[in-house]
Amino acid sequence: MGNIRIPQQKRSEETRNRIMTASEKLFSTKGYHNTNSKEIAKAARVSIGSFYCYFKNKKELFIENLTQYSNKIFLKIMTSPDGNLFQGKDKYASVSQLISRAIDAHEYSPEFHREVSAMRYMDTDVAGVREKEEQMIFQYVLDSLRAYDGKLRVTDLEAATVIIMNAVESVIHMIKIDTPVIEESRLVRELSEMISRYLFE
Amino acid sequence: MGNIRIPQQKRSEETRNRIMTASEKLFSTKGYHNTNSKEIAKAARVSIGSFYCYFKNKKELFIENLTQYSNKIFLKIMTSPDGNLFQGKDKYASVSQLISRAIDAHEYSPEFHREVSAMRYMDTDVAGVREKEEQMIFQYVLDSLRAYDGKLRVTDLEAATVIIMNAVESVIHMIKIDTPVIEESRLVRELSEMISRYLFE
DNA sequence: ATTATCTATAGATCTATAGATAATGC
DNA sequence: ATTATCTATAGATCTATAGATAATGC
Repeated sequence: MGNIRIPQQKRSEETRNRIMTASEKLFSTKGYHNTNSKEIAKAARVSIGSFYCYFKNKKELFIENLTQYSNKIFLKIMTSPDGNLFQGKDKYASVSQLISRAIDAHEYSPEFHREVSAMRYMDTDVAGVREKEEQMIFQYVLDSLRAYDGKLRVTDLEAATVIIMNAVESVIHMIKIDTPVIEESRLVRELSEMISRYLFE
Repeated sequence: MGNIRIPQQKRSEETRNRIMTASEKLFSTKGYHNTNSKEIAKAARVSIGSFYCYFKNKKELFIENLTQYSNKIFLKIMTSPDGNLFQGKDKYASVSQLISRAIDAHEYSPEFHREVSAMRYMDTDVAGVREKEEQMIFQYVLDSLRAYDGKLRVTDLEAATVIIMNAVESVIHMIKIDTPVIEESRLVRELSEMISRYLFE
């Protein structure tokens, strides 16, 4: 033994999936550090031996979960049914659209998102995966802005992209994870106001 | 034994302080979960027995550190030498001032700040301390805005305060912790632009 | 006498493996 | 024959305490 198993048979693939599903749930509810391998194995109805056939250790499993999660989020933002950002739309509407897309994308599993938020500061591998996702979104937003061309008020588009992304993300964060004192609708309205005034007029 | 010791003699107080100092350093460099009580005791030149005389456990020690840290940060923002925010100043200058104050305040220990950022999502007690600090800053910024009165463009001052705080904090975060790709000066300039356009004109 | 510090350690917890057993499909 | 799964466990790690010893200051 020692090497990680790559599923050949169907039951094997199912086992691996069960471990993935069970661990995501446990990481989300109890947190990474309060969940151990034995527990995950049990929740997945798998022996601890099997667990270590499929994953080198707990962290690799987390990274695997994170990678899947990241891809899902990014895809959700990219393949939105309502077309490109900032294209042939009212200016304010474009911004609102960006924000509600980002909110929708994070609808999926705020609990896992919370855990990732913690882990990114504690593990460089986790930070790396996050960064890659961030980088892709950066490129996407930047391109969208560029397409808006001369209609923009800002000149340093790269810095602007970062500032906007940060503003949006932190508010979503607060809404989805911190459950804030002020209602979501008010926060979203003011956030949209701030960004559209910054970009246009 | 069993009860926590409250220092009576001088050497006792020094011992406690040594544990505080050593732990802050270790938490900052190695992270909370990668630091154990034995290690802290050793770094503080204190026996493990003494450690548990002064702190119930590792988490209480972290909370103690955090509380001190929070107070320090808040005090730094409050007692800035350059007077009240948004008072008798150029509008853009007021905003810049808010931002550079916040940056200065976080100059003290970005590493500990990083660790707190992680822990707040993993422990409700840590989250509680953070929230209290946030609440105090909220009140301070809100009052500053109110003093600016009719000169503001925004109407929902509470939501605006939250939005501004989030925007500022997340950028500082990025600058101090994530070491971003784009230079600090550009980020700060665009952030100031965004907020002052939002509040004024 | 009171306060502070130390040593030594029980026992809880958790990871990760070796090696035996069982199921699959050519 | 190959692939998958299981049981049992060594040993690493860490927490938190009891109880002995030492320093302080009235």
